[in-house]
Amino acid sequence: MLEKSFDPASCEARLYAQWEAAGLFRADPDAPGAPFSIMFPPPNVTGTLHFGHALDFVLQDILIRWKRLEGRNVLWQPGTDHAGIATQMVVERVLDREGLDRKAMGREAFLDRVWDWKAQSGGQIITQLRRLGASADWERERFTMDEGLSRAVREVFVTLYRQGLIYRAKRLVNWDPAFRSAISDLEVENRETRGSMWYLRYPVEDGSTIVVGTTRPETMLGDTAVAVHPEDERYTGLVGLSVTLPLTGRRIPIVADSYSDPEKGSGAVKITPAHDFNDFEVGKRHDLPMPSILDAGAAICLDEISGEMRDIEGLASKAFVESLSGMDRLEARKTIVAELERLDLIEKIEPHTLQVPHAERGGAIVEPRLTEQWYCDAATLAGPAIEAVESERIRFEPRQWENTFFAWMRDIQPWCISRQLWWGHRIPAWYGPEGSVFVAHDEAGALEEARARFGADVTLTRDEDVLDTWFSSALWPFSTLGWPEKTSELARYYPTSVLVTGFDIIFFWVARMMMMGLHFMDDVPFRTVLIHGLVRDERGQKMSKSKGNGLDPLELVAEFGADATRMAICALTGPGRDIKFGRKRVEDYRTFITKIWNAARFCEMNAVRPVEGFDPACVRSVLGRWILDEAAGAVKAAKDALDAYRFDEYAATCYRFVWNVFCDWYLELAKSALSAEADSAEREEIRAVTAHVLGLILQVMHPVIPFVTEELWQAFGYGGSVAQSRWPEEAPLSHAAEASREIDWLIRLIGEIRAIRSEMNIPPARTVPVLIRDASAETLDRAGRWAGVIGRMARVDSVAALAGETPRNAALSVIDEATLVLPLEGLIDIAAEIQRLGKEIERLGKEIDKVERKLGNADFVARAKPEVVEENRERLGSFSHDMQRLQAALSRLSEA
RNA sequence: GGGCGCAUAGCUCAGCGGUAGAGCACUACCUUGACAUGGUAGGGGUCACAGGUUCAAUCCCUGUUGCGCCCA
Repeated sequence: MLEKSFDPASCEARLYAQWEAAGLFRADPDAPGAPFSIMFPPPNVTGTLHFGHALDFVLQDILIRWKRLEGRNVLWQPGTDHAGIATQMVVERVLDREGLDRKAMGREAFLDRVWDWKAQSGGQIITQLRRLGASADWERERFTMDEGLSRAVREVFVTLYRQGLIYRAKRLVNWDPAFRSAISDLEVENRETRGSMWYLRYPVEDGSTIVVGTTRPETMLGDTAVAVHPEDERYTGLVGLSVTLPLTGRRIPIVADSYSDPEKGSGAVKITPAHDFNDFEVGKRHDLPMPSILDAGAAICLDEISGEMRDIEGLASKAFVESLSGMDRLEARKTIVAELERLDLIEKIEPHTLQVPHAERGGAIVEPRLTEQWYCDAATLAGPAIEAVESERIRFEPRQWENTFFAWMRDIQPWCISRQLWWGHRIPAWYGPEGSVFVAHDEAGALEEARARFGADVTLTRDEDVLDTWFSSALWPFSTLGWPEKTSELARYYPTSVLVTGFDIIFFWVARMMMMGLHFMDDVPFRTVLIHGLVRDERGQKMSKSKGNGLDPLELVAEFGADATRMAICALTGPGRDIKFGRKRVEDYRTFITKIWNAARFCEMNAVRPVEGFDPACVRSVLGRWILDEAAGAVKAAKDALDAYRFDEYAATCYRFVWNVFCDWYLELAKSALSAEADSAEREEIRAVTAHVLGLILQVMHPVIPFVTEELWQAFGYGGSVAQSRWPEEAPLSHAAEASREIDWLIRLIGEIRAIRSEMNIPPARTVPVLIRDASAETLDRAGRWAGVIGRMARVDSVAALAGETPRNAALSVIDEATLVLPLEGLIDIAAEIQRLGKEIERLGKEIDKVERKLGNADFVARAKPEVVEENRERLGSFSHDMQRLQAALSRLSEA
């Protein structure tokens, strides 16, 4: 016997262990079936499960479980990402609490500690995903720092280097002064900040002054020019002259460059090539020097300008500038502004809002910094990726995102791939004498190359830096499958089928996987990119730790069950749209799980058991044919929804079928047939049909609610595990249309009677007789056949044809050709019934009016599609018919 | 400034060139032998606004407003 209610906690762990033990999640490249593969978007090894993960992985699991049912050869490849900065940060914090310092302990010891940390606390998310029911092939779990994946990284680096697609260059990078590392421009978040615009007076050699506007006055130490627009007449005479830079006393030129916007500020801008991306470009165009004035920690550093400093009375002071050395940039700003004010070199200060770049991780203000870094020629690699999307070898779903992808890819910048960190893939580059660089798979290879170059052994030192984490994740779709080895996994599962991820990751990861996949595998890494929205809280706010509005998916699982949580996620996931999520939603879907459970209990109580060799085509009963037909429609609709990645429609289809068709009508209608008094042959057939349809429900819903479906599947003895069953292929049923018409009529009949009862306030306990007037022989047949059901469901004590006069004091309603008459002597209020019919007539009148006007329009009849015209004629006919009946009924009542 | 998305019932969202839907919430009634985490019936919408195309617009086009996101 099934328990009175479903208890997720008692079965989730058990069923999950059962699946794993049976190896149901295991991928076998040698097994038959067309491949279907999905790669985990590898979560940070530091991460714990948040709702964004829950959404992402539940969607993947739905697809994966569904494709398994469809008999595909499925691989769901799990794993985690080493997350360079994040992990190093976490471990450094741990060390800090122990009073230890990374630098003091050295690289080796530090990395040992990171690995220790990873072994103990890393990858929690992998355990947590199991509690959601995720059915990945855990035995294949990979980590981006694994030996195999590291080898792939080295292989790719060396190859790209030799192809000239990886190179070293001294450029301006986004520099995180807190981590003292370069970061990607994608990891920079511009925050609107209220600041000031300082207008500084720089003295020109002709005795005049030029006013420059700046939001970062401290960078003036590194100015190497003043730029004005070439067509700005105010300044034409000054171009080519020099100004003397206050404080340092250096002479710098006034140059003409269209970067300077005459409309903005004074129209003249100071140029600091080493500390601003735009200024850097101007500097290159005019061949300006590019001194840095900030060190790795963003403190003032005078090394590169000290040689040119001068003392000029009232304008420049070496001593003052030297006093700035080592000062933090913001402190230096204050000090410099005070000094400039003292020297009366500030024209004015205006409040100004500006975009200040912050590091996404850590939040430090990013300082552009001139350094030598490794770059990847992204523009070259992007070409084939763009082409792949243009030619639809890769499709974004929803398509909309292709535009975002193209916009970014067509203007892609060189990708700075080196990071000044310890945790990550160390760059396989060694430096020898005279600045020579040797890139090789290992030190031996580098030594060999060096020997070839120098004709003797030389001492090499390895590059200190590591690669951007995204460099290794870009290889994920093939590195996890064993590349560069030619494995059977690679042959079988690459390209993967679908990539499921959020739009925020398109540039970081999706685009880069495309570039690397196409370059090294000569094929796309995935065929479809399924983009989903963000999870927000009930009020539409982004969930975040700092706001404390995050929902813990595991708490919801513990409270409502994994199935309810998954069903809620599935039902709320519209195409590419953000979803607003609250615990109430999960609670709501738990009632749905309960509903299924109770329906199954009812089946169990009525001796519903799967019947070996059951053939839907042999079912004779109208009710059986009807529900089989409905079920086949639902199965088809569910599949279509999943095919289209419409998780919301899939959930809605299942929900409607289970609740509104199977429970509300089928089981209710079947109660008579299942009762002890029923004909035993019919009873057996309905039992078998019910078992069959319940089985379909369990299969079709298994992808989204795996636990309760498995529990019931096994309890009913359908055989094996539902996870291992085959997605139902329901053949079309003969005579289904006839059965549909009959049950549809029955449902409408019961509905009409119930509506009358309710509106007439007839107590539920009171049964009433129903008379049918003007009924066809078929209708009377049906009425006879379903008398018991009508009696029970509409609280009717008799159903009969009306012979003779329509009784007075009756309520009336129209169904098709017939009029229902409920003689309610003493029960109804005539006035109320007259009002009720009046309302109905009024409603119908409006409809008729609308349709008549339409059909009266010659243009409509001439131009609308014939079937639309015909449809409207039918509607008019049916409305008019109902109208006549109702009016007749009304006049009879009014006479009374 | 450029680009994109959204605006439909109190809330969350589907939908679609021809008849406006669901879930939740709400109202009334009901402990009928699966389920009160339930059942039955019901109320509730100038589909943001203004033009245009069309026989017909919530749907297509243009503009406006409001909200959100991305890029510079």
